[in-house]
Amino acid sequence: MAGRQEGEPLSRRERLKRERQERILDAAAAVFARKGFHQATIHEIAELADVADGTIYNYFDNKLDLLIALVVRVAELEQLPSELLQGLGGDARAFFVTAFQERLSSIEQQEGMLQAVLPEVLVNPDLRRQFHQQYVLRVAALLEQYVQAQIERGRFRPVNVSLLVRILQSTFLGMLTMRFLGDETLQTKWDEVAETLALLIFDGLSTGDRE
Amino acid sequence: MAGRQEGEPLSRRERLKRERQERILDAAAAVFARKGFHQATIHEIAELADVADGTIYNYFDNKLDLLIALVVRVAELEQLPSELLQGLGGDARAFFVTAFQERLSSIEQQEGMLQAVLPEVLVNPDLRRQFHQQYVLRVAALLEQYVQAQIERGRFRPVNVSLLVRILQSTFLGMLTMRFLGDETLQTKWDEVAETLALLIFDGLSTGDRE
Amino acid sequence: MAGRQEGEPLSRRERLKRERQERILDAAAAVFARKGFHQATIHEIAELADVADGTIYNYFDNKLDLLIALVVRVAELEQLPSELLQGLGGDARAFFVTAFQERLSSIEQQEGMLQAVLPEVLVNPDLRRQFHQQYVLRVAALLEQYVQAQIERGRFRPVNVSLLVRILQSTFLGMLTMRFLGDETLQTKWDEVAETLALLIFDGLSTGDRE
Amino acid sequence: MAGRQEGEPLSRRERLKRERQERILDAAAAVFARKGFHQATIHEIAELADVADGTIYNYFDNKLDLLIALVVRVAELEQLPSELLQGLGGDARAFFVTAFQERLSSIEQQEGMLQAVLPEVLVNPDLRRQFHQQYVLRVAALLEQYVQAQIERGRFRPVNVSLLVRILQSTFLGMLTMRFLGDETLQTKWDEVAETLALLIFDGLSTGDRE
DNA sequence: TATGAATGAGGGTTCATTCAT
DNA sequence: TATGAATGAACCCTCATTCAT
Repeated sequence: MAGRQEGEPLSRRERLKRERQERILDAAAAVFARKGFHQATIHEIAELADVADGTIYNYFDNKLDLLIALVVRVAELEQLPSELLQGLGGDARAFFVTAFQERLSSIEQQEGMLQAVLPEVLVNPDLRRQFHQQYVLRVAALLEQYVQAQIERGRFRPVNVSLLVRILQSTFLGMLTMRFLGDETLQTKWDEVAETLALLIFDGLSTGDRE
Repeated sequence: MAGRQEGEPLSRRERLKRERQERILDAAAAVFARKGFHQATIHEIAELADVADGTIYNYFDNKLDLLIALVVRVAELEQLPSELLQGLGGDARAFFVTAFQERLSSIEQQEGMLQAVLPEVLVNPDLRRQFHQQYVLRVAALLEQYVQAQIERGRFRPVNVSLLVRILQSTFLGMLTMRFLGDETLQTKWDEVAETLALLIFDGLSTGDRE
Repeated sequence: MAGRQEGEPLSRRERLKRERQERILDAAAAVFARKGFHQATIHEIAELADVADGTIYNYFDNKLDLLIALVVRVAELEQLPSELLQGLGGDARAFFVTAFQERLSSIEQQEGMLQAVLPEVLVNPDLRRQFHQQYVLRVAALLEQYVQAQIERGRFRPVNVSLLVRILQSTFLGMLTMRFLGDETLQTKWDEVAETLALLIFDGLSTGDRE
Repeated sequence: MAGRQEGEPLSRRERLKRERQERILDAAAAVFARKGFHQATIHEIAELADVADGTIYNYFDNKLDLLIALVVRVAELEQLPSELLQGLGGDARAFFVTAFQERLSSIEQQEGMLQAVLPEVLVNPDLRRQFHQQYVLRVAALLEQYVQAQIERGRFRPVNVSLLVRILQSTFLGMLTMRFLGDETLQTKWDEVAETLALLIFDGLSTGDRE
């Protein structure tokens, strides 16, 4: 009779639904990553999620919707490193290496999903917009703030901030793509990436005058 | 009297075949870029190439073969900038900007093809290998030579050469990908990319001692 | 109260499935017989079975599988005349005529299926093996037993049993084939076949000493 | 200038044409036998005959026409054993064995072609008529004459001649079919077939009174 | 007449989606 | 709400046949 209140713990029924939805998404991520979006079949996803084919359509409108939901879910789970701005005071270079490394390893967990999503993102306009807003722009805003602050503090040279940030993001995205391509060099030396990248970036960006 | 001369060994028939093959590949690139590999239909490609559906199969084994041929064709057309190594003596920074810009505009022409190929490359192991060898490794070898030479001349700091090169390639690939994603910032400021990138890279890589 | 009893373990759903499978097989037999395996289309079979094209693939892997299933089904339905061996004691000749006639009329019902299957059996190695085992060998074993017993009883002359049986089977198969060829003589005098054949066979096989 | 006269040796051109037609038919027989009519492709036949695809259509109307031509050619080549009637006087049984054996070995050479033709004959009405007339009826007429003569001479019991002959032909056809099915027994004991068959037939047909 | 590339109708098969149970 | 069989549109590919050279 009574509706559920805000904050009220979910009913058993509600919880089961959530769980099932998660199971389906997990299965979708796995199958998409393994086969690619188009080679993946709803049936295979359903099997892996241990539900019937039709059940999936109680949770998602269609196959593409599964992919979109994957994008959204990861974006939600992902807590943007708001600590970034708190790192303004300390050693920028050291901070960068740490943050970047954490970023890399975090993305490693999402690698499968990204490999599943990226190809289709490149092809599907809707998905493209979705992805661009959820990832590129959100992170860009943060990074721009940070870089801008560093410039104002005299730590970084004055540069075209938004372009710089976009280049950095591109590098990140590109390295992932390169990994997906199966590049051995990058896979072997993955651990050194952050350091080398820092060398590249900072020793160019920093003004040199460290107080 | 008439007859074919040495050096122009293509009969009329032969020439028509070549042209037709090119037309089909062009059509394929266009349709793949527009719709993505899986949404593209042989029929649509055939229509655009102004041939019958079946004709395509006189030139290519199957749909995937079209994609592979696209990769191969571009790789063949593409002359690697062997001038790169001749640029060793001059101003590295200026040279980089020029070379990179030329690279960017050259790739712009191939953009359609790349947008067509990349998504499927990420998904199909065979194509992946093909692409990685034809592009990544070939260019990498050249770049590594160049960077190594600069290091030995004392122009560049000693770094992990192969990793550095891979990062540079990733940046390049990433920026393309970012463009495919429809990023406006990158599209608007495309002309400044080379300069900004040079700033990033060189002012970090160069040792500073310029004689 | 309701619920399924032992011995009627088929749910309504299950029963419908069976019926549908039968309908599809019947339709396949009909169309194959009318058009031949290769001229027959899945669509036509589906139409006759009053299902959608795709439905057929829920029951059979592919078109050839339909044909194989036809062979198997008839083999299953077919109860081998185990009475054959019980006929050992009586008048062999009379028994033969009866048994053969029953055989002929029974095969008449399967005529469509045989006409559908035989041509492809002659062409497809897998199907060939299937058919040879399901029909030729199974029946041969039985007949050989019978003939052997008759020889031992002194009723039949000593002959190469397996070869004799194979010749008899060949005659049977050949007469069917001849009917398929549209031979009018055979069709007109179909009823006399058993008698004439008995004359041929027995008055040769029987030792002459009738007690 | 001058037209060719009857009986005049064929011109070179004419002869080449004949040869080519033969080559095509040979190729067709081979490919049909190996793959079956439907799996065989014009292209494969053309390759084996060492002509272009299109050339075949200068000699035959279409694919089916090739098959029909095969039937006709064999029928033409085949000289009916007119000696059959000359054998009336001698030992019928010995004659039968000889004639039958020769028949078997002669058919063995045509086995491939028959295996190619038979399946399609069973399916295609036109071909069916063709085949039935060219083979069944022609041979039947001869056999019936022979049997009738033997009956009149008192050598054979009075039977339904046409039915008997049809049964004999069926046996022959059936044994071939059985061979096509890959039956090992029949293949192994192929040499004994004539004898066993004679035993079956004659010792039933002959009246026993041999003067 | 020979060639062999172009043609395009045709069909087997897949699989996202629907819907009766 | 879960099920999973039914649906049928869609599409790749084959190959007999045609026809310009």
